[in-house]
Amino acid sequence: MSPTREDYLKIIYELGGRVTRVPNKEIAMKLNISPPTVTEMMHTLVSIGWIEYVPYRGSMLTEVGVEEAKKLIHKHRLWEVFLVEHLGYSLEDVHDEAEVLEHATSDTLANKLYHFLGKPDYCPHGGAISFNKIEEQDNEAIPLPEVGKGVRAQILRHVNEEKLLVYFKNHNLSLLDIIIVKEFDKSLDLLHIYNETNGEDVYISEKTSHYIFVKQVD
Amino acid sequence: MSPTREDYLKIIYELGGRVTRVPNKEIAMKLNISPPTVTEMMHTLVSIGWIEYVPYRGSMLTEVGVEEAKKLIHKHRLWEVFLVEHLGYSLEDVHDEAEVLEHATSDTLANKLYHFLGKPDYCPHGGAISFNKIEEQDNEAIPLPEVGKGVRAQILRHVNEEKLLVYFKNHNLSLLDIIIVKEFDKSLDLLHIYNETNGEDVYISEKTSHYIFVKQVD
DNA sequence: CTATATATTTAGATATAATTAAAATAAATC
DNA sequence: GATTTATTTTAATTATATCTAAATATATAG
Repeated sequence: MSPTREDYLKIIYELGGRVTRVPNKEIAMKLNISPPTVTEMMHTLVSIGWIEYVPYRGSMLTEVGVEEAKKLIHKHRLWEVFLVEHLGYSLEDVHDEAEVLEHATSDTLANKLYHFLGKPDYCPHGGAISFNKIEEQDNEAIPLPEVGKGVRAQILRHVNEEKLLVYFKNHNLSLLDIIIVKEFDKSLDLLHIYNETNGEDVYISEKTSHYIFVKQVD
Repeated sequence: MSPTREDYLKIIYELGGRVTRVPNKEIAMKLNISPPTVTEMMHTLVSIGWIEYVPYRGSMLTEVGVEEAKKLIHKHRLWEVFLVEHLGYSLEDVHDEAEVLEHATSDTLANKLYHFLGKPDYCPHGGAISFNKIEEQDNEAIPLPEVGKGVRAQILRHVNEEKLLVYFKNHNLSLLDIIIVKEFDKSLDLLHIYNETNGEDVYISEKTSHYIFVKQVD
């Protein structure tokens, strides 16, 4: 399977395709390509059997699609562990390398690597590695904007992309921080968040905050 | 650069493109593709600057081409070491995995991997790993058929391909064995070889023996 | 509940990569 | 010099991934 197709698959998974129908527009935006290209590719993914697609509505992953996506995520995160723990890579650099390696990794290799690394539970960005844990984490994690006002929540993970890493760092938001959503100014697209862990108030783009995943805590 | 192009580059290197002009036919045969495809690709490789090509004569690597080829070989062998020593792969299985991984390996990654592995000298098939040693080994190694009759020679390495591995194993020819070429029956395409190391007489295809590299010993 | 805005799809192309078969041509050999 | 062998040219084919512009469907706002 081509890396390109696998990239579409992963993005649909990350945008919630396991439980929601993902509109083409979101995919087009995330990949910076034109909408027709997405439509075209959706037909391809249907023919592979990875997604179930309803025109004008969007796509949802099939069981096979979910499995494939999880495999890719598993491989990606395994490489991140290897790169950081054994090769001394910094957190910022691992993503791009893993992005390429994951597509060149056979299932056998992934399995041997998993054991070599000592069956790690999490990647350096907090993402679960075992298939069960990936499922579990994705079940309890919800996108930040879906947390109600005033509810305490813990940052579990975020979509793994260089720009986002920098953005979150600049706003002093880190993995496992406890935060409370205070208010949302729709016209400014700003989400007011109180970071209980470091005592700071931060304002982040609501749009961007879709890529932070949290779980409610009490 | 695409994996396909890189594969052509490596094959030209393996067929001696560093010092000889490699005819298209040999490339076509090794890759099991039609001659026009090779001609076409040679033009592409010229435009990349990897080879210098004379129509009807064949291609020779440029300085850049040699460097690129050595990088790929370096990466390939590094992965083989990693797969065998750390992941417990068997000798027979590493080649195919390494073949895919090498194309997904950045120079940075190769460098870090090299140090992680403790700057190994040789891959599990006897191929040199450091750039200097690759050069050196390729200078002293000659294809078996070029050794004169009755001359003692040592098997240094062979072109790394599943079928060949099995073929050589079946003939009890192993890395570092000392052999003497006795005779060559052209009509049968058989090379009569005495394996001094295990005391056996073997007959192998002359054509195939081009892929065993040896150095003269006295 | 229509008009407008937005999202999606179709249609028609383009680019590039990798490949082929058949015919033409060059080089090597006998 | 004639024949065999190797190589190239020509003319296509297949597959992947992408686009723009126009048409169409869906959602939203009076």
